[in-house]
Amino acid sequence: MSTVASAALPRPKQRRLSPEDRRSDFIRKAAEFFSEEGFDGGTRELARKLGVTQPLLYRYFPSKEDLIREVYRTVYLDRWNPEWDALLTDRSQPIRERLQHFYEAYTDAIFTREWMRIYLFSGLKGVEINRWYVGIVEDRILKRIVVEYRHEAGLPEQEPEPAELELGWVLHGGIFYYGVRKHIYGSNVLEDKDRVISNALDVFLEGISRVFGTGVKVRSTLVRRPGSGDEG
Amino acid sequence: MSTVASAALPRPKQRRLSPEDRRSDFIRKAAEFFSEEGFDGGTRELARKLGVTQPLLYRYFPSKEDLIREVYRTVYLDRWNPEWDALLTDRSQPIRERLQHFYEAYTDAIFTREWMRIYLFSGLKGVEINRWYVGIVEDRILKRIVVEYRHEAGLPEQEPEPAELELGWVLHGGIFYYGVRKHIYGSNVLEDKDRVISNALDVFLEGISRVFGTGVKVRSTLVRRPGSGDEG
DNA sequence: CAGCTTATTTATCATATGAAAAATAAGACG
DNA sequence: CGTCTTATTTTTCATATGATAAATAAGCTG
Repeated sequence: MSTVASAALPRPKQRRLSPEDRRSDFIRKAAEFFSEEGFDGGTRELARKLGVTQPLLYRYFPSKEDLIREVYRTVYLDRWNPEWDALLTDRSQPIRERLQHFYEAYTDAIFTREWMRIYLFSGLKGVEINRWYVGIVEDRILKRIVVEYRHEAGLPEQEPEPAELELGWVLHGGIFYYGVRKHIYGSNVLEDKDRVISNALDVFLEGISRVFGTGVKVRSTLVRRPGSGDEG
Repeated sequence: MSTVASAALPRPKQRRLSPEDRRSDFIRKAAEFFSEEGFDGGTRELARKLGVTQPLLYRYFPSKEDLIREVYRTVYLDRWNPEWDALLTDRSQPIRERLQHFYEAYTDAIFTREWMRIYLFSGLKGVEINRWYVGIVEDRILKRIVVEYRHEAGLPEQEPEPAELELGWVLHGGIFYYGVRKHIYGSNVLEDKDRVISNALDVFLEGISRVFGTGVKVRSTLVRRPGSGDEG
């Protein structure tokens, strides 16, 4: 058999990795893979991307479902920066600035194609961790926004009412949807994310102060005009 | 062979339907099916739900992908009520009321579990019809909101700027996300959808009038307060 | 180098999948 | 009722899938 002179794939040459490295590599690349293919993506194709054979996956994870669970963990957990808790409740600075800084940082953390796709895929599957995360968002972000806003506006302290939380969700969802359009739909969004956040916050805080009937100045420090394009 | 006395499945007894009826029935139920299972749902399970055998599907659709395309059509198309075009641009009534009526009707049309799930599934697949639909939303809804708002606010007529459209998207996405939370995440949302819309519009229109630096009265007729719960 | 552990691969299984071919029977028409 | 059309089912195929068992070889220890 005349072996063709050209590169005949010089044999995969298996290389042993430490189980820890292999495992974490699997999870990280599986997150990439499933984020593109969805969780119905095949283990063989995944293994090809990993540069190993498919059965090796089953030495590290009892089942595909277990691997997926690990992917959830890396995507959902450890994404929250503990400093954000202090930031959102730091009454030494106005809520306008707190929210601007928070949403800039938060969207830096989650506005990736990988994160958003896995978030939506898992949301459609209805997995528990997704519902848990939605609860976290409400508790750690939206309730605080309402409480802190009420405080700054001089309104009486009280548990956020459902209608107030819904308004928080409209803001949050509106910002989130910007990420969906950019990273999932591939729309031609306005590239300046921080400006989109700024405008959204301006409208939200100005609007809510009107709707709630207080004249609190929420734009005391950061004054921007959408479309003027002269703030940077 | 001692046939068991109990109900031995009295034989499916095939029933012929007119091709038109069969076909439309397939598409309608396939939409239900795929909205739950995702487009990776199997044709056999689908056929079971349809009460027919799996190969029959292939008499009506050359391939599974063709069937899915038909599902897209029923979900994406014919969902837009032509009256909405006139409604949104009807300058005989204030924009506040126009938007309230429009979003009540629009969300009545799309806030179903089936629609939202298929919309998200197809968005994740990146199919063309989804991108097309996003363009429709921008052209038929958001651009009009900006134009009509500018008109009512006495601002100069001009093509909506990207930053203005982004603000429209934040409103739209915020309302949309309410539907996602209710119909996909199964969250305990505030059930009064029209009130959520009303509050979102109040905040948006009040806020934008402030941010744009005009004092136009956008709540001249409908005045509601979130959380007061006394407007019904 | 010899010997051992185990990471990795090869081979294989049972089942599920989209799809096609052939067989059957429902129902319309004379 | 007899005949014909065709909607529907039965069989079957080729391939893909998640998962397991056995074989191989990388690389550490002596």
